[in-house]
Amino acid sequence: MKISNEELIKNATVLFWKKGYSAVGMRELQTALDMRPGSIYHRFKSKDGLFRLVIETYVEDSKSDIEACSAVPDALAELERYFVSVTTCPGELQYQRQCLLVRTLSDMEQLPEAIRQVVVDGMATLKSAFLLVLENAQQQGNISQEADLNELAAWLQCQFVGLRTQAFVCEDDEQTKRLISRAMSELNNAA
Amino acid sequence: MKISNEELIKNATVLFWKKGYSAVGMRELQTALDMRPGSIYHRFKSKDGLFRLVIETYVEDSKSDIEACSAVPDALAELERYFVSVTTCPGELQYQRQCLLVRTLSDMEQLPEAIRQVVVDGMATLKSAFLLVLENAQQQGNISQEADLNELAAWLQCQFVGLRTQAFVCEDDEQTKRLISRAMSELNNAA
DNA sequence: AAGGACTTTGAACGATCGCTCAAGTCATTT
DNA sequence: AAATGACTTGAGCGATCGTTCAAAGTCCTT
Repeated sequence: MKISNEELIKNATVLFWKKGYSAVGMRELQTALDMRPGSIYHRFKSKDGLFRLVIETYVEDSKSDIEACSAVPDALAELERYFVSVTTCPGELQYQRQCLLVRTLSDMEQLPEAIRQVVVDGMATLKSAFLLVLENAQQQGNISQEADLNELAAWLQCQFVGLRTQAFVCEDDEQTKRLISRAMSELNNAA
Repeated sequence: MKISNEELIKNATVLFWKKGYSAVGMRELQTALDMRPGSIYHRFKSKDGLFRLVIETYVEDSKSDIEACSAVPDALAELERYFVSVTTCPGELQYQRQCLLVRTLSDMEQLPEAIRQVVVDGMATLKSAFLLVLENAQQQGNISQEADLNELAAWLQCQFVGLRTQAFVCEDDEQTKRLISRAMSELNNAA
């Protein structure tokens, strides 16, 4: 029975997320996917090709997670819950605190232009997802009608990146939660 | 005439900042420093050793830059100017928008423990520098007496990381400036 | 001028990198 | 049973990695 692409991409994602694109060798990938080099190249064309799928899948999944926050009665409260869950993943999963897209920024120099585009576009996609959440929160009366939602979406993404990075380095979950709730209350006061 | 260590470290910093620790090869360094491998190893012991000096120098310089903001009549205004100057460096210098310490987080896996410590300690050092600025701003009457300055310092560092990363990716300097002034006004309203 | 300490040189080492391809396996069709 | 086509295998390619070290160069002291 042939293992599905989804399963393989999931396993590859763990590796790339933990170590970064450049630091993952084909031999590691061969072990993690339990495939020989020829098979990997037959299916995914190259290390780049596999990584591209990893990033595309990550963006789609993250987009879904964020947008899911807009489909509830209190969108901002749900968003806060999402922020907390992402910045406090424990033990084994700590590598997931840092956003994979942000992590990949450091490897941009050695990635082909096509994949750089995927990363940059992915950042824009997630900003749009934040925008959708903000639009719902505004309709729910939790954000003023005069607010510039596009700028607030950029601001949210900024917070997202900063908080995830700080949570990745510092590991003081209680402080992280305080910083998140501070950010959220600033959102409530936003013009 | 022997070139000074400072000069060599400055040149190495450019390379490491632009490409990241792992992506910089010894051959590149040999070219950039105009030294043969033996000389580099004689002076700096290893690639790690040179990188360690680069990071230590970077932390010292950044610390000085931040702390300089506290030695003026309006510390917060000076801090805002600093944020803007770092997030909008133009053209050739765009690689400097992303904090070198944050950049290096992606290479942590393949760095020896000693240097990981230097990076983590460096982050703490810069947070202390922010704290010093906040203490002065409080004395100047621009931050309430009840504010938890330690938490505000963590918050500032969060903003710093997020803003620099977003400025690195998006390149819309006007939006960056708006986000910075938003962050600064939140600081003024802080409990 | 000779000696000695420090520094520089650059060819070359073993390890690892991403990747290729001729040969082999296996299910399906004829 | 033989042929076909899709997929897998793994030894090994050329390139590059960080690093070493014997030899040569440089400069101060005697």
